Formats: sequence, C-alpha cells, structure tokens
Amino acid sequence: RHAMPDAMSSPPDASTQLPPRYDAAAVQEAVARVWEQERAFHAEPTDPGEPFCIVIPPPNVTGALHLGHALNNTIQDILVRRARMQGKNAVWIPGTDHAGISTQAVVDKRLQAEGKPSLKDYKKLEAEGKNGREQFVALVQAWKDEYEARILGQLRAMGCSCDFERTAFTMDEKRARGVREAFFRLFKDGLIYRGKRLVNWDPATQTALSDDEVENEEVDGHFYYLRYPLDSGSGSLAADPDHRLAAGATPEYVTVATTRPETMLGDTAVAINPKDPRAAELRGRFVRLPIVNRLIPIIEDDYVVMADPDSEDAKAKYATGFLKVTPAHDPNDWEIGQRHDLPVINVFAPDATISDQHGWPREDFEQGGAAQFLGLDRYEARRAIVAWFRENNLLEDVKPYRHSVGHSYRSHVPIEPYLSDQWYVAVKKPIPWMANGGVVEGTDVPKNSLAGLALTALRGSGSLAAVPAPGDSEHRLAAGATSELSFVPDRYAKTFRQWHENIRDWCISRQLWWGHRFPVWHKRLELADKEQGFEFFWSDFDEVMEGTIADAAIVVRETSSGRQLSAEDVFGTNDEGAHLRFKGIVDVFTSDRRSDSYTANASQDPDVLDTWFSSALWPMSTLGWPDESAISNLKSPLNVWNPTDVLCTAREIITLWVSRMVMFNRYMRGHPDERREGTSNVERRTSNAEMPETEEARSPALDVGRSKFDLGRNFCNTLWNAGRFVIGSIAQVVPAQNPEPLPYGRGSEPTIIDRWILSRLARTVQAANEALDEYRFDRYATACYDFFWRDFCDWYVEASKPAMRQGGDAAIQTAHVLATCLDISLRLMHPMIPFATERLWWALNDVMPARGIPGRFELAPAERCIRAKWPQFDEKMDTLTSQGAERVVERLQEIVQAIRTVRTENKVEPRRTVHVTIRYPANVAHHLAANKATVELWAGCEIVEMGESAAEPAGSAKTTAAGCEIFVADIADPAA
RNA sequence: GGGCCGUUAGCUCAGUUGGCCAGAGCGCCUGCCUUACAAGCAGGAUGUCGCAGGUUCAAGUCCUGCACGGCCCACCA
Repeated sequence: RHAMPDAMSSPPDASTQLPPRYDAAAVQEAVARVWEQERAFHAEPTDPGEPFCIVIPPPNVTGALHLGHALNNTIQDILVRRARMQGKNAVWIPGTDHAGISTQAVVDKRLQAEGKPSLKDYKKLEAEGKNGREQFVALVQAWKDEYEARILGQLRAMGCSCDFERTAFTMDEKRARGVREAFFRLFKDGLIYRGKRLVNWDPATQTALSDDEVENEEVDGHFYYLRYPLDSGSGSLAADPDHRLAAGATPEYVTVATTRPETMLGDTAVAINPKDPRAAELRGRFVRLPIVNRLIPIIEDDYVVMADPDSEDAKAKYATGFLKVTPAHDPNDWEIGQRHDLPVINVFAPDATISDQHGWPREDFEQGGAAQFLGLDRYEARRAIVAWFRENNLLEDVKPYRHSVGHSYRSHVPIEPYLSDQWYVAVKKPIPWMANGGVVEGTDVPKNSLAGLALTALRGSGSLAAVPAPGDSEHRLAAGATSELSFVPDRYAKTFRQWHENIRDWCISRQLWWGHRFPVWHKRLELADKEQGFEFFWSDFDEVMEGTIADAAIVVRETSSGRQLSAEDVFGTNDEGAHLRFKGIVDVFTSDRRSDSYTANASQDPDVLDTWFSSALWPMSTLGWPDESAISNLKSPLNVWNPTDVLCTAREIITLWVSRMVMFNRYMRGHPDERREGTSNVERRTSNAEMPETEEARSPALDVGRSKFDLGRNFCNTLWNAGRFVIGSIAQVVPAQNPEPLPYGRGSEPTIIDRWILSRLARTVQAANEALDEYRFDRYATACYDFFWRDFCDWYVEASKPAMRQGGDAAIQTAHVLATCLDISLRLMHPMIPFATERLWWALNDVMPARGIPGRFELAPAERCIRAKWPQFDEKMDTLTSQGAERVVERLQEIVQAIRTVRTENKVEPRRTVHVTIRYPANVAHHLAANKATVELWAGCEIVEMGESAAEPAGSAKTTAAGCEIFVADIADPAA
C-alpha cells in the first residue's frame, strides 16, 4: 500500500552504480573531486563551532613521506575529521619543514654522488666572492620545491583533510617574518646573546649543534696514561720561561689519564683534588708539557676524581688523580678553566685537524716539536702523539676502555667540543616584562623564564600571570587563560619536566647555508661616527635606530677603537655580561623596511638559525603571527585557533620541538595561554589493527609493501560490498523518493534480532567514543570492525534477507534498521575510512535520505558524510541498548555455531538442509520459538521438533549449546 | 651511572580496576565460487602468558629479584 508496487517495479537500484569490487583509486578520485569543489577541508575562523586546530608536524623536505608519516597523519586526520563532524570549527594546517642541516647534507650528498660541484666547491666560490652561497642555496631550493610538492601530493592522496589553502613552509616569506619578529623580541628582552663558548661542533658539516642534536654512542676506546714531567723548581712561569729538564736528569712526573691524548697540545693546567694527599706537596708547582714545552700549573679543583683502583666507578678506577686540563677541547675542562682563569688554547681547525691558525699562540712553536703535528686530523694526531710519548718513555700504560662519545645526529661523526662564537637563547633568564614568580619548586628555574614558562604550562603546575607590556595589544588575551599542557601517555610529562629542570642555554646559530639567516648585520663604524655609535639604552632607541621601533630594528654598536659594548651598555643590565662580546656592529632588523643606506656597508651575519627556531613558531606562524591583523583581530586564525588542541608527534621530538614550541608560544603570545598541547605518542598507539584503510585509501602514494595492510584492504572491500548490498536491498522496498519517513512496520514491535543489532550499534558508538577520547585508536578501530563485520555483516544482514525479500511491512521495518546501522557505521568509521564511507553515504542518501527508526530514533540528515553529525552516545542513543536482546541472540548464536560445527565435523555438504531437533530448557523456549526461522537460516537447517521433551531422532548427532541438547539428523549423504 | 618501556599462538600485537575454557589479524589445516563480498564464507589446530620467588580463595594482570630486547637522560677525564 505504501507505494510498494512502484518501488518494486522500477527499482532505482543504486547498487548498479557501485562496482562490485571496491576500486580504491576510482572512489578516491571521485570523492576527492567533490571535496575539493566544495572546499570541504577549509575552515574560516569566523565559522561557527568550538575552535579545534591541529598543526601538522611539518615533514622534512629531505625526502618523501614514509610509513611513519602515514600513520601519524592518519591519526591526525581521524582527530580532525571527528572534530569536524562534532560540529567544531576544525582546521588542520599542513606544511613542510626546511630541516636545515638534514636537507643541506642530503643535497650535498646527492651532488657528490652525481659528480657535480658540491658544497665544498660552492664554499670555495663563496670565498672567492663569486656567490657560491647563493648558487648552492638555489640548488637546495629546487630540491625543496620538488619534495614539498611530492609530500603535499602524498597528503592529498592519503585523504588527509588538511586545509591546503593554509599550506605553509617553515622558510617561506610569511614564516621568515615570524622568525625575524621572534628574534627581535627575544633580543630586545635580552634573551638572545652572543658568546664565545665551547659548543658541540660537527667537523664533517662544520657547524655547531645544540645539545639535543648530539647522540651518544658507545665506542671502544683507550685510556692513555701520559707522564708529564714536573718542573723541578717551584718558581713561576715568568721567572724561568726557558726552563727545561736537564738532560739525563731523573724525571719526576705526574701521570694523567686521558682518552683523547691529541688534546694535550692545548693543555693549560694539570688538576688534582685538594683532598688528595699529594696535593699539598705539589701546591704551587708546574709541569712541563711534553712536545710543546709549555709550562703549566698544577691546580686544585674538587671536580677531579681521586684514584681508586678498587672502585666500582670506572672513572675512579681508571683515574690517576691527575687531570689534564684542556679548556678549549673539553666541556669540563672549560669549566675548570673558567674557575681558575686558565688560558684557552685551541689547537684545532674547524675540520678538526691540528692547526695553528685558530688561537694557538706562536710562542708554542718556538721550542719543542708541536709543529710536526700540524695538519694531521684528530685521529692521526692521536696516533702520532701516542707514538711520541712511547718513544720518549712517557707513555706509562694503555688500557682498553669502552665509553660513550657524542656523535652528530646528522653526519654521525664524533662531536668535537669546539670554541667558537655562537648565538644563544637564555632559557633561564627572567623575562623583563613578566612578573617575578620565584622559581619553579625544586629547581633553579625562574617561573618567568622561557624554561619556567614551559614547566608551568604543564597541567597541574599552576600558572603565572603576565605583566602586560604597554602598547602590546596581545596581552588582553591573557585574562582567564589557563595553562593546560598534558601528554598522552602522561608519563612523557615527566620527560618534559626533567628536561626543562636541567635545561641549558640554547645554541641557535648554525654554520650552514640552508636556513633562516640571522637578521643581524655587522659593521664597523668609522671614528667619525663615534658620537652616534656610543651611548644609548633602550630608552634612546628611537634616536639611534633607522626608523622607529615599529620598524623593529635594533642597532648595537661599538667603536672602531675596539671598545666592546657590555651588556650593561646595551641592555642596562649586566646579567649576561660575561658572554656578551659583540664584535663589530650588530644590527637586528626584523622588518624589510631597513634602508639600503644603512646596510650598505654592513655584512649580514653568515650563520643561519637552528631549524627548530622556526619550527618552534609553527603553531603561531602558520596562523598569521606576527601580522598585526592576526594579532589584533579577535576573529583572526591566530586568536581563534592558537593555542592548538592536540599535537601528534614522536616522543624523541619532545625536547627538540615541543619544548621550544611551548616556550615560544607562551612567551610570544605574552601570557600563559597554552590550552592543551597534548602529545599523543605515535609508536605507543600503534597496532596493525589500528588503521584498516592505510593501504587502499590512504597510502597508494607511499612506497610500501602490501603485506601489513591486508586487514584494512579486506575490510574496505567488505564495507563496500555490504554497503552496496544494503543500499540495493533498501532500494527494492522503499519508493524512489520518500518525502515522508516510512512508518516502522506500522504497529509491529521490533524483533529481538532488530533490538539486538541496534543495541550492539549503540554499544559500538559508546566504545568508539570512549576509545577516541583516550586516543586509543586501536580500540576505536576494533570496535568498528567487530560491529560492522562480525555482528552486522555476518549475522544481521543474513538474518534480514527473508524479511527484505518478503516485502511489505516487515521489509520496511527491516530496511529502517539496516539503514540506521549503515548510516551510523558510516559516520563512525568515516574518520578512519574517509573515501569509501563518503561514497557509500551518497548512495545511501539516494535511496533513503531520511533515516532512523521512525518514532523512536531520528538521525540528522546530511548531504556529505564528512559533515554529518557525529554519533555521540547520549540518552537518546542509550534507548537503543538492550542487555536482554543481546543475551538472547548470543544464545541463538551459540546454538547455530554448535549446529554448524556438527555439520562440518560430519562433512555435510554446505547446501544441504539438515533436520534438527532441539531439546531446550523452559527459559529459552520462548526465544527459540520466536526466532525459529532465523536460526534455521543461520544454521542451514530445518527445525523439525523442539520442546522440553523432544525425542531424540535415531541416527542423529548430538551436541549441546546454551543449555540445549541439539540433535542433527540427515548427517549421512543420502546419495552416498 | 640514572630512568622509562617491552618480553602473551609461527609472525604482528590486544588483554581496562586480579575472577569463569587467554583473544584478534596474518599465516596454517579442512570444506565451500551458498544471487553483497574468494579482498569472501563455515569449521579447525596452535600458547609451562621471559625466568624465579611472593601476596591472594583466585595472577598474563599486584609485589620483589633476575635475564634478554629497545628507548631516553647524564659534564665520566
């Protein structure tokens, strides 16, 4: 009566439009086109909904995306798609990272492999004033363009719902502006300084590295025991500069133990622990450094470990009690040197060969034999020097020793502690405009320092109010902002905390060409400029600057007479005085409005910034910072979406990246406004059952093998086919257009099977949401899989067939249940299987635009799955659950499985119907009777008799299940 | 040296606050092209839950120690 005849006679068979085998590429293409046309991934800050933002950890442009990226990006896509469906104003910002040292190294390696001019050659050109740098950077740029395009193509191919209109690159012009602005602000606050210090030097790439870019590796080395002859007199160096041991005299000596004998050329003292019994005797005496003949003092420092051959401690065990002190080539010795005001003698060139061109005084070559080692690399020098000591009877012993040595995380060569001028960010220094809140409990980290900001960002650590700087419009955002940084799993919060408690100043300069060049110009002034060059403080800035403070130009000067500005001169404070040794003039420009006349005679600092400096700004710079429009407009992307909601990254990057991002975000935004910079750990949350679609729909663009993705591929196909079938079946029983929802079987109660599948559906919604709320993607996937494949396809769809064929009210009733299950399944699985669910969604819309269980449960219609309302487990959803129905159907399933087992065991042909007799207890009688036909269908049998006292047929096989005795007759093949 | 994580079926892994016969996928065995699906369906085999103790009525699950594997941190001459 309900237009059924029409529907049956002209079935708008949607299934015919859907090919029987899931063609991932075709579906993907069709769906992607529609999404693109409709700008489905695009969001504007003015859109309705609670803001939700994820920034992609920008992949390095060193190469194409790999499996790890696919996984991480899939996780992010699941989160952002769900948020979008939840009605949030969700955006996912894509982009790439210039990855300074890595990319430069990769390109250089490629050039070398191709036999083309490489970095070395361009360096030569540059030295000759022939634009070598420019040419090399252009080559890297070309590489970057190629891989950036490839990476973005891969993201699209995977179905990542990034807002590609907001694609960013860490070194594009907008991000470069952010870098200059950040540098300016830090500099202005006295948080950036230049210092001559021992840095982690990579002799292969010839750049400094931050502490975090150094990897320790165990290596087999040796302890060399070197004898340093004692100076026989107790006089001073000045008193007897030419003192040498008399030939043939019995040498008195001290023995030092070292793993790096080659550094002895730069020794400037021998240290002994003041508690050492020998200390008193040696007080005030000197040793004559072999080879170079330098007279160096014996000093006392309690850093020195006293010798103890029986000690468990390797250091004490191997120690002699005497420590050679080489301030230029060992971090500890540097510290000792600082304490005792020792000379610093650098005997290495930047490539770690012995050199007299980098601070080794001429005097050392006037006597002794140091010159013979010049030009040797550090390992050749080691062998040669050990040989020298052996020949001169000064080598006491050599012991094998396994110890850890720092290696460059890029070139993998051992790090050389190397003295050089570098730029630093003072991470523990109080930020001038921020209220002094004391130190973070149990640490020496001031709360109002960068490290302090990171520590107080952690959930439960309390927050610190900012003191607004006059005229800085950002600070009004501070009101009511809370600090909420948490980690998933939360144990990584500990890593984060410990790292910041022990943090040291961040070396941000790199001697590379590929990167953000320091916005700093050096220039020496002529004497005529003297008055102009001297006196200024921050309050005077407008006078000495080119332009106004709005131009963001800082000028720091010294005179040509060589007087260096102290920190006090520049900043009105002497906090970092020891390290502030500016050479020449330092101009910092953060805008492009610096005048040519000003930079005409100046040279830009050749260094580039640590790649993490620009990465640290990513959550701001991708959202428009530092544009005035972004900062002042409350509805700008920056103010709506920063701080971002969740960050998905690898754990090893917590210190390199996450830390700096938190510091910068909180510092630059001017207040503790991090909301939830959650970090979901990728590895931890990974399992094979996790990403069913990784292969087919998400990673054809990736060069990976197929084996690991069978489950996902198979599931996609099952989803496709089941969807196709359900949609086709529905089309058979409902009119082509159903402007009004069909009644649910008019007056009939839902069957127990219907109630069961709807209950399972609701439970799945609940489980999936709980899993996603905890970032348990594996559970989310498993819940969806179990429901859709196991419950829905294996059991319900089979059980629905008779009713659907039968037509009439039963068919309509069943169609509603089928449609509801498919509808919610598609919504629920869309974040993980975006393409297939979207395509099926359209087909389902074609045959049945209004869905739900009429009068009981409505579903909000949507044209596109990507924007369909996300299924939440709420009170309404809860009305679908039924423990009773689930229990009953479980029993029926047990009975069916038992019958199937009997069939298989007895080799009954699958198509043959067997006759079954069931003897059941009273409590299942009703349910079994009511579902007799379904059990028969599922088990492929005919139930000839059932009851509490059903008779056992002769010649039947017996089994038990769910408290029933089941007899299966007709086991033997009648034809046999 | 300090810390963290892992050790469950041939392989990759789930096992929530300790509770009935320890699970999934892949692989393997048997039978099926049953009109959504062979990228599938039905059935099946496979585990001293790293080792040794302990707590408990009950331990893969909690405690202690050990072994192996992996990761992080540290200024070890």
